[in-house]
Amino acid sequence: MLTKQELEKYWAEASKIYLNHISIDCVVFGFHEGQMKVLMLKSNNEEAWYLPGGFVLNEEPIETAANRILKERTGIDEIFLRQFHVFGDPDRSKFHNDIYRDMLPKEQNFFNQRFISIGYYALVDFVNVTPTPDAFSEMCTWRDLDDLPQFQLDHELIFRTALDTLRLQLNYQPIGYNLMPKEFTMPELQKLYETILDKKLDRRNFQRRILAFGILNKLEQTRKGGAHKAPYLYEFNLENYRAALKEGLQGGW
Amino acid sequence: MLTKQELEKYWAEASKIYLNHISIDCVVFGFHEGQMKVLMLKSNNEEAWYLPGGFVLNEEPIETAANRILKERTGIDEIFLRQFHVFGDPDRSKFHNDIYRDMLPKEQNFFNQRFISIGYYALVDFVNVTPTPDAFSEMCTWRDLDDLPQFQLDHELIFRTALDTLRLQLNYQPIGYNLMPKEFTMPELQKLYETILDKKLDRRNFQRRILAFGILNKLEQTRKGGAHKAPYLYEFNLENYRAALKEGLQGGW
DNA sequence: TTAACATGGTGTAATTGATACACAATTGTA
DNA sequence: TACAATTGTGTATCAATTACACCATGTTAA
Repeated sequence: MLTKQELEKYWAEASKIYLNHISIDCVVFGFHEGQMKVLMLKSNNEEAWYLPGGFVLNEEPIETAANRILKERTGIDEIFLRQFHVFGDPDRSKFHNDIYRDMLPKEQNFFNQRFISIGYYALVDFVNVTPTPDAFSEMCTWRDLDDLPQFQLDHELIFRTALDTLRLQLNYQPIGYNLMPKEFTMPELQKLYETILDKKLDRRNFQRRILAFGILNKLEQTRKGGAHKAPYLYEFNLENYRAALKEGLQGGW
Repeated sequence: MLTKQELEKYWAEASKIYLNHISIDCVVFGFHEGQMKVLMLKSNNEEAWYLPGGFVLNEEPIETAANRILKERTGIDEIFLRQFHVFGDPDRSKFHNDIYRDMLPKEQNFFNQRFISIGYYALVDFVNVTPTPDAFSEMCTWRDLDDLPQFQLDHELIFRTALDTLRLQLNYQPIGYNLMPKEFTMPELQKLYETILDKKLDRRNFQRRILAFGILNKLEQTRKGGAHKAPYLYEFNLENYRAALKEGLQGGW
């Protein structure tokens, strides 16, 4: 918990170096042991959780800002990031239950202004992430998608919109390079799709379809150690993957 | 051309009622006589054209702001509007050739700050629009997509991104309700698709596919007066159209 | 008046893609 | 060593897409 003095310093600093009225919120998706996860922070004032976020430096491109913010929370440098929506309701950024709000006069309180928030979603490889709290959180951890806490502000809407966008994206973009380890099995990749879509897929048809995209390389080795038949390992064919990202998967018209 | 005095008043007003650092730019698409068009304004200082845009009032939702801005430029109240991207490079809003820039000291110049611009694209029925210039333009008119003028700032990028998004959208969303008149023929609708995609489509396959979506009602009458066989008229089935907008057209996974 | 022409309405065969299955192979364990 | 669970591969069926052909209708110009 920050003292009043620390707060004063923080806010004085913030309003000098950051653009007013603009914030960034990130929905960071990870995948581990068959579970889709989202990175969240627990407020150190209340029982509410929020998404990693921050502000834009005076002379900083917004993409850079999003990357910087995520680097601070995850330790990862090059992250797959995508803008998905801007949240701009006038009352979205009212902190109703925040102790900090009343600790300083309104004029000095950088946080008490109206923020238009640019939403990014990120796909990251779970094992590379070192969740790191920020100044207002006592905890930063992965939360399972089917066991989400109470959200602060409009962060539930932001999360929901990100997930919907990701699901839509799945229909015309390859996904997974940033969520899977370097080598993975077909069932593992299928599990990712099933988790994102919250829907079972046919094993054989999934394989045929995803192979037809031409974005995978089949490797010689198999994944030993499981209690059953050893599945083949695959890796992404980065060249084709990137091409598919640009041109889309299945053409409409 | 505004005088220095008018400018001072304008800017003094602007910084009081609008949020700093945030702007909105709109790419308004129309369709007339087989041509795709975009609404643009000609700067009254230079030979450059720009897209309809504006700012967000202190307590105004951003969607409302976009609608208000477009109402001022087109006269239309209920417009099909969609957020498509945020443009946030630090140097995107530097007015390099603008006479206004030097007319007032930097501090008072609302326009001389950095703007993060939220891009919206709009689809409107050409005939309902009354193009109306703003304070900085001598002209507001439709421009053909294949005869575009020189753009101000990064408005060419904004336009390009909007068009790319629209083309992608065409693959999983119905479109046309906002671009076509109430009643139209199949060839007219096809022309719209061909224009947006910049690609010829097979007449018969187009018809089968678009009818399969179930978003059209076939009418009894035909369009008389053309130099050839009278084509049937269609209208959109609003109920199915809305449903298709929500759920997408062709399912992926 | 009528043939030429441009355009619109409708249909069909061939190919491709999606779906719903079945069966054999492999691995660790009881 | 048989069993259960899982993976690899194949195929029959149905739906969608593509590439065409043919007839109908209204205008125009001989």
